[in-house]
Order: sequence, then C-alpha cells, then structure tokens
Amino acid sequence: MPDETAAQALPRRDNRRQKLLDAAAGLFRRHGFHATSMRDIARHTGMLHGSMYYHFPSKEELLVTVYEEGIKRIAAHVDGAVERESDPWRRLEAASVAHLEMLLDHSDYAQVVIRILPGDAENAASRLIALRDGYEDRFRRLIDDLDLPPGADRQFLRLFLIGALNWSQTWYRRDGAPPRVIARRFLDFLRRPLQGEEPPA
Amino acid sequence: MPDETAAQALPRRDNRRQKLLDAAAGLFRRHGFHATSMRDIARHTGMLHGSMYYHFPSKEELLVTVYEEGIKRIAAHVDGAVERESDPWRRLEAASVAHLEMLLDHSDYAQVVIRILPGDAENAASRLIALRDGYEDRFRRLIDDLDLPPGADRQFLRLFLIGALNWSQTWYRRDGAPPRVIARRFLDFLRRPLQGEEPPA
Amino acid sequence: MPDETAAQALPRRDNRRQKLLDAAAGLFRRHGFHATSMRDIARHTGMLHGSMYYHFPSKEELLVTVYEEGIKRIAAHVDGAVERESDPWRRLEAASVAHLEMLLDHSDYAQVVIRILPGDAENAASRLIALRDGYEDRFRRLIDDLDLPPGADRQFLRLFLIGALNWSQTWYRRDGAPPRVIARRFLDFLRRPLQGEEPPA
Amino acid sequence: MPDETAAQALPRRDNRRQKLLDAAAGLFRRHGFHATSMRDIARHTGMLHGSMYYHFPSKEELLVTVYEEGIKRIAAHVDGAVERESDPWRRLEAASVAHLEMLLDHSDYAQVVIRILPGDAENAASRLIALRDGYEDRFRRLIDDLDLPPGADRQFLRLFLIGALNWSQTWYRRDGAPPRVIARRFLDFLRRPLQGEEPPA
DNA sequence: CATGAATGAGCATTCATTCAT
DNA sequence: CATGAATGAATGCTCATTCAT
Repeated sequence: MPDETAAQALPRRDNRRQKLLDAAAGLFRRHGFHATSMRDIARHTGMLHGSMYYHFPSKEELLVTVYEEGIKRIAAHVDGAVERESDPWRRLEAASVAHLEMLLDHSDYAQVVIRILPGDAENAASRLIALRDGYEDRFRRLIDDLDLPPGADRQFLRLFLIGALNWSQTWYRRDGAPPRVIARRFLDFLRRPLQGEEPPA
Repeated sequence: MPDETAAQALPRRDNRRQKLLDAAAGLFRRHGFHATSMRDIARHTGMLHGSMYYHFPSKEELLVTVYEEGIKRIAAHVDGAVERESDPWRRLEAASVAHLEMLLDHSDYAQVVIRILPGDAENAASRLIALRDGYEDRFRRLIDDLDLPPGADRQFLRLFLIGALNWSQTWYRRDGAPPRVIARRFLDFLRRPLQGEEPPA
Repeated sequence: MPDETAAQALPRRDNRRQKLLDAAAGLFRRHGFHATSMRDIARHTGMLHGSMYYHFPSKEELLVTVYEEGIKRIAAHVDGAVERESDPWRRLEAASVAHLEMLLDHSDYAQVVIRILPGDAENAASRLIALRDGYEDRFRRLIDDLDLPPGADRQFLRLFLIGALNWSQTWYRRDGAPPRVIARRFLDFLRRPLQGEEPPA
Repeated sequence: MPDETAAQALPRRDNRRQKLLDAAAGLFRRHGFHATSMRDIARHTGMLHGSMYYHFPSKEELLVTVYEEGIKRIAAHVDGAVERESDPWRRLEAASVAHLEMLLDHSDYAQVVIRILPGDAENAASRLIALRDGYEDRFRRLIDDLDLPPGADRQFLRLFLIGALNWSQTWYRRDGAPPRVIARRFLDFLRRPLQGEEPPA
C-alpha cells in the first residue's frame, strides 16, 4: 500500500490526523467498519482513544474522511492514466487498469471505498453514495465516448464493467495475475466477439 | 422475499428453528453480520435471546446455517433453470438469470451468501468459502461447455460474468430493470461484438 | 478413583442416579462447585440436563448428596482401618492413613468433602458443616484415647493434624510420596521430639 | 480487616483502583472467585461495571493483582516479625504467628491467597502458584535453620506446619483462641514430645 | 491538544431451572 | 422417567463517546 503515510513535512497536528486516517483506512479495509473499533484505530496510531475525538467527532465521520481520501486518490490515478491516451477504447482501458491497481494493490483508502457499503454508516450513507457516484461518472463519460453499434446500452455496459472490476477484490490474490492483466482481459471480452455472427433470439 | 417462512406443516420445533433462520437471513442481508445482534434476531422471532442458543450454539453457526440454506436454494433454482435448456449459451444465460433472480429479488438467504464476506465470521470463514466455491463450480462447467474461439480465457470469463452479476446487488433497484433483463444484457455484451473487427493491439 | 460407578446390579433408575452422582463428584472435585454447571454434569452422564431434575431438585441438593456419600465412604474406610489396630497411637495412625488415602487417591466423593467449602452452597451450608463435624468426631475420640502428657491440648492437636492432612490436597502429586507415607511422617512429627529437652520459654 | 482502604493521600486515580482492589479482595475472600461477579465488585466500589475495565483488563487479572498484594502484605508482616528474633525456633514461631494473624484477622488480601485455588483462574494459575511458592520459600529457609535430629524430614515438616496453619482458615472463629495462641500451640506440638521415648515400629 | 477516567448501553453467551408432552 | 424446548436473569466484556484536567 505504497501511498499511505505520505505526509511528513506537515505540522504535527496534521501528522497525527494523517496517522489516524492511515490506521483507520487499513483496519476498515481489512476488517470492515463494524469489526473495527475506535480503540483498534487508536492503538495502531499510538494514541489514546479518547484523543481521537479531537480530530474526528465520530467513527462515521472518520469513515467519511477516509472515503473522501480514497475517492480523491483513485480519481487522481485514473484521471492521470486516462489523460495519457486519446483513443476512446484505450482511454477506457487505461481507466480500468488504474482503477484496478488502486483497488487491489495500491491503496487502503481506495479499497475502503469498495469494501465498505455505504449502509454500514447509517448517518453518512447518502454522502458516501454521492462520493461513489461522483467518481463513477468518469466511467459514464468514457463509455459515452466509445463508438458503439446503435442500440448498445451504455448504462449497462458501465454497470457490467465496473461491477466485474470491483468484485475482483473478492477473489484477487497477490500471487495471481496483476491488476493490469485482469483489467485488460476483462476489456477484451467486451471488445472481441466471443460468439459468431448470429445474435441470440 | 417470497420464499421465506414457507414451512408450516412442520413439527413445532422445526418451525421455531425456521423462524430463527428466516429472521437471521433477513437481518444479515439488510445490516450485515456485525451490525446484526442476536437480540435483534430473537426480537424478530418473538423469542427470548437466551432461547436461541438451544437451536444454534453461536452466532457464527447461525450464519453458517443461513449460508448453507442460501447456497442450497440458489443452486436449486439455477440447476432447475439450466436443465430446461440445451444450447450452451442459453444454459449459461438461464443460469445467470436464475442466479440474479435469487440474488436480487427472491431470497434473503441467497443474498446473504453474496453480501456477507466469509472473513466476517472468523471461525467459520473456511467453511463459507468452501460453500461458495462449490456453488460457483456450476458456472465453471457451463463456461467449459461454451464453444469459444481458441485462446479464450475461460477462467477470466467466469470471473468477469459472476463479478458483474454479484455486484449488481449494490446498485439494483426494485423499480428498474428486472433481474432477467439485467442478466440477458450482460450476456449480450459477451456474445455480441461491441467493437468493429480489428482486435486491440 | 477406584470406587466410582460401583453399582451395576441396581434397578435402572438407581443406575442413572448413580452415574449422575459419579459425574458430579468428579466435576465438583476437579473444578469446584461454581465452575461446574448442571450441563457439564449431564453431558458427562449422557443425559439431557433437563432430566437431572427428576433425580435431584437442585444443584445444591446434588452437592449435598455427593457430600453425604463422600462422608459415608471416607468414614467407612477410616473405621475399617481403625478397627484393625488396638494401640491408640496406631489407631490414630491408621485413621490418618485411611483419611489421606481417600482424600488423595481413592475417591472423588471424599475429595469433594474437603475441596468444596460449605459456604459455596448457601442454602445447604449448615447441613454440609454438620456432616463434616460428624465425621471429624472420630478423630476427637481417637485423640481422647491417646496417652498424652498432662496439659496437652487435645482439641488443638486434632485441628493441627486434620488441618495438615486436609491441606495436603493442595500440594499432593501422584508421583511423590504416597498417602500412607505422608500420614506416617506427619504423625511422627507429633510422636518424636524434634527439639532437645528444654521447653520454649 | 484493619489494613484495607488505607490509602487516602494518593492521587485520585490510584484511589479508585485501590477501592476496586479492596472490594475485590473482600468479595473474593468471602465468596470465592467464581461466586463473585464483576458487577458485585463494581457495586461495592460505587462504580459502573464497565468502568472497571479501564483499571483491570479482566477478572483474572484483578485476582492476580489482589493475590500479589496479598503476598506482598503477608510477606512484609512475616519478614518484619522474623527479623526481631534470632533463635531459629523463635524465628519460625514469629513467622507462624505473623502468617496466621494475616490469614485470620488482618487482611482480606492475604486471605484470598489461601482461599482461592490457583486453578480457579485458569489462565493465571501458573502465576498464582509462582507467587505462593515464592512466599513459602521463607518457611523453607526458616526450617533449614532449625537444629533438628539427623534424618528429620524438613520438607514434610514445612508441609505439615503450613498446612495446619492454612487450614485454620476453615475453622477459625473470631471469638475463640487468637491467631497468636493458635500458632504457638501448633509449634509446641512440634517442639515438645507427645510420646515417650520409643519410636514407632 | 491530549490524557486519564468514566459512562451507560450493548454484546454474545451461559446459567439453573421449569414444564408440557 | 425422560426429553425437547424455553425462560429470564446473570455473566464477563467491549463499545462509542464524553469531559474535567
């Protein structure tokens, strides 16, 4: 998870805050929201658990912040990758690869975004959903730019692709195919016909 | 969730047990494993929470039983649907439709199988994984029977399809496209070429 | 614990009752009264725990019965040993050896008598104390028969001897000196002078 | 129990902790480990039972701390008494008197050490045993210093004396002979010959 | 800013006991 | 006589949160 704990020249207060977020991201990702306690997070930060409330007013707010940070990081990585391509299919591929890299290897923060269901934090659910939706809009636009046969359902194409990508968190193993390969193979299924010519009845 | 609480001609003892399982399935599905307490389940069953332990020795064991039941139901539904078709693509389609129907509309039990991560129940994780794997083997076989171009990666095809199907739990709305339509559109993406002729570099 | 489960030609009802007592004796001895549950006892008897209440109205009553049986057995063993001797010191020695044999090796029942404090079973405490006292009267009489220097405090002698014997349950190891040896050495301390002639100031 | 709740000039935090220990010592002594609940202890301290866990991570750890304190107090009392004497028999007598005073009258803490069997706290048993052994080493040394007839078994002498002393907790009554008298009479049995000259066969 | 200490509700689980069948 | 099922209180412990210092 190469991105965590980046900050170091920051003022002490931000540093503490950052460590808190890093610990929370790691624990939320590994154990989920409910199975992670504020004490766990504090312990991993070398902080007393009472002290966390100076930085975050509640566990849910802490999750929201991790979530925002996750969205920010994954969006930046994806946007950077997309910019380097101009062909629409290649742009979508670049986005998928970047998305999957963050999701599977690079960032606890990004993984939290996929792993924690918004409903886990009742009072923050709508904000989490909005964050997710804002991020996924990128894929909507990338798919809009594709040159597809008339009648192709672009919405379902997006749901299909993103669903498959996100679900890979469930079965991904560090010692198997890397994110880049997974994403490309998935895209290949969409680009290349698997069946002959005749459409199904 | 049309299938729950079906039993009524059963002996009283199985009836109580069944109500417990139904309540557990519903709550686990809606709130997750950790956010559901044994007291919640008991309350929904009209039982004192101490009494549950006569029927199930622990919360994890209760989850395992729900999980098993979920697998049993979804497998039966899928197997039944597959049997009625003979063309390999149609068989896969029938399986996908049946899978999605259970997952999205029909059964709290089946939804628990997708919603609860095995890791949530530490001591039962391996059993839950084994149950899932056993079920998914169906899809492996259905895809093996497909007549695909040489070099097509059947493992990734399975992961792609199942991932997209399972993830739909996240965005599915009762008032949108029904499971049947979703599954068919997803399969269409695999069968029909989206791009022109030239394969990607 | 060679004495348990002796009964076998008894009618079935007494047999079940006996197995219950045996299991209770064994568990009370090993874990104490509070750390043994009715379920534990039932499990060791192959009985459902609800069924025990046909034989014993409560856990305390079960303890009282074990206690009585323990007293009966240890008393019989001690009385038998004493009868075979005529010299007062030898009679006391025989009693001490027999007492210790039951206490350390032979009988879960007898060990319960020493290990469980009457106060553990609030409502039965006075009965347990009476049982103990009745048993210890033997030692009072044996000591009365001793030919001691005038002024010797026979009550304290009894408390001294019995205390040391009973406490041996705490440190006794099966692979160390056997009960017989322990008892004799203890008695030797009382019979043989350890110090020279001058009594302490 | 004149020694409890002595502290009052201590910082508030230690005061609360001390009250907790005092209550635990009192209840463990009177009712035993299993029959005392954390709620009982909290109630006696005027604390909510959840709050105890700030001070002690578990009931067993609370027992260990009481035990340690008991050992510390009884050892200090015994050591102080022994120092004031120089004759070996008088030193042993002083130790026995001090031991018994703590055990019977002065300290809930010390009484816990005798009353609670290490096995009652499964996970702490070895630590409790080590504490007891460390304390009893005093008696080993005191007995080593005694000038005894050749062949006298010093190990059994220790077990005999300590056993009788400890067991007195079982029969001691506040309105009977005081600890001092009991201890001296017990020692007299060892010093003065009860029988004539001829050793037993 | 941070700590130490507490709160009070909640957790999964176990208990001795009861009783209809 | 015994079982299967339930009861209701209690158990040890953890939780997110608060707040005086």
